[in-house]
Amino acid sequence: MAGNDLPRLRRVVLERLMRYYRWLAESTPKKPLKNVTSGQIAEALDIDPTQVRKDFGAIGLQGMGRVGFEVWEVCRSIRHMLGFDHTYYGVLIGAGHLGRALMAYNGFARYGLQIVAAFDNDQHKVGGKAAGVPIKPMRTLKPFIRKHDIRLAILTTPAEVSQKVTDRLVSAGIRAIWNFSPTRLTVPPDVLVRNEHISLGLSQIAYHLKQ
Amino acid sequence: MAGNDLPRLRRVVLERLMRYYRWLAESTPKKPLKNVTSGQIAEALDIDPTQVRKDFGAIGLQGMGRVGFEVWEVCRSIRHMLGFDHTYYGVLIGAGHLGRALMAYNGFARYGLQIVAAFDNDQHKVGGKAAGVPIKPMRTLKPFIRKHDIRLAILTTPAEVSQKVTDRLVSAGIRAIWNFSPTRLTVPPDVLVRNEHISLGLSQIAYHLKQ
DNA sequence: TAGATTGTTAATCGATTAACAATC
DNA sequence: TAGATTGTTAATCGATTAACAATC
Repeated sequence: MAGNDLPRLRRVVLERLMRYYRWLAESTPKKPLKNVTSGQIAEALDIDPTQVRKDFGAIGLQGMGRVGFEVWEVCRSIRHMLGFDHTYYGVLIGAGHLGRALMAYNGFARYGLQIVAAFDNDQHKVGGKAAGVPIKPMRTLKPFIRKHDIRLAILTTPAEVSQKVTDRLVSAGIRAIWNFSPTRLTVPPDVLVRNEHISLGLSQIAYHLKQ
Repeated sequence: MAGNDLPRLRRVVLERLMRYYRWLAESTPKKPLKNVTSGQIAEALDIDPTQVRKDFGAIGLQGMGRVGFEVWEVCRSIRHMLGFDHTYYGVLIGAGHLGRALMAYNGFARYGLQIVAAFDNDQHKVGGKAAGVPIKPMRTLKPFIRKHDIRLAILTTPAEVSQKVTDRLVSAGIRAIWNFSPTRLTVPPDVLVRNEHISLGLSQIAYHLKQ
């Protein structure tokens, strides 16, 4: 496959690509543009136009002078680079309020993610469903991951148990962990951890309100 | 008040302060340290020790050679700088799954935040409670904010209505918006918006899993 | 004292922005 | 062609890390 010698994309770039994609592919119509310029995107998303062109260049996109970029081509390219055109399966650990909110959100499928099971230790939850996803007992976690080739685990467990659960996930062969519990996790270098530490936001909010 | 001439703290610094605070004040005992060195903190949180000293310096903390910093003093200072020792009141807009998860979390009070009401347009929800918090109709939003001197709004509305709701919040005099909806909000410069765009994380995860 | 740790200045690194020739 | 837009190199900015004298 040609063009696959592009350098590895950094986190900030990936996030901007996601923002471009959402704006181009998902924002409300009234402007079904065929072409778009870096300036238009920059204006809408409050990003420097040079940055937009650099990011597009980083995924091999070429624009045309005076015309800009083809919307369809940009979307296709981002979708491909970010892997939205694959389907990958995930499990969720900890079917509490946040876990249920994430399962109910139901907006991840369009980016390729399917949550196929949730795991919890609470006997009252086990056997039930949340947003159509079955809740299973923790002891069945490892065989389930192995059997169904699960790549991603979404972690919404209490902080105290997160590392222990993580160790089990890693030994079962998980490839990425989306961590919503407020703890730093230790994993082997080939496992990706994406931290979503919501309460860090409170530092900024409280500080601002204090002023 | 002396010492208030410290430069404004940046977002990354605030987040690190939050992490120091959680580790020092909230991590499980077994090591009730009286003093702590920048090296110990650095090791635990995977941060450069120089960075820790710089951050402490930025909030006016002084350590002692050979001894480090007094834990109690560090905690008190962070709590004060970040404003955790004030109580401030917040409302939540959009009592969906995520909104309910945030209200149920109940861990914000220790940082000074009290969620006193939720607002929603759904007649089935209005009048009820979620995690002990009353759910009120949207039309009562503005007077409520004014009457109770609400500073913060937590926004978990669908993306399409977020800007409209934001405009109402701003005109009611809100000071900060904690935005969980995947949209960029436009606000006057004195209103803080903290974005918590969870699905940006998917870009990193999908990209990693594709490799 | 000897040695570990702080506080601070300098060096490095990476990301963002500016400038501008090449292009359509 | 004239003019807007790209693609790329250089400049700037800010944050992180290294180095090291001062301190307890």
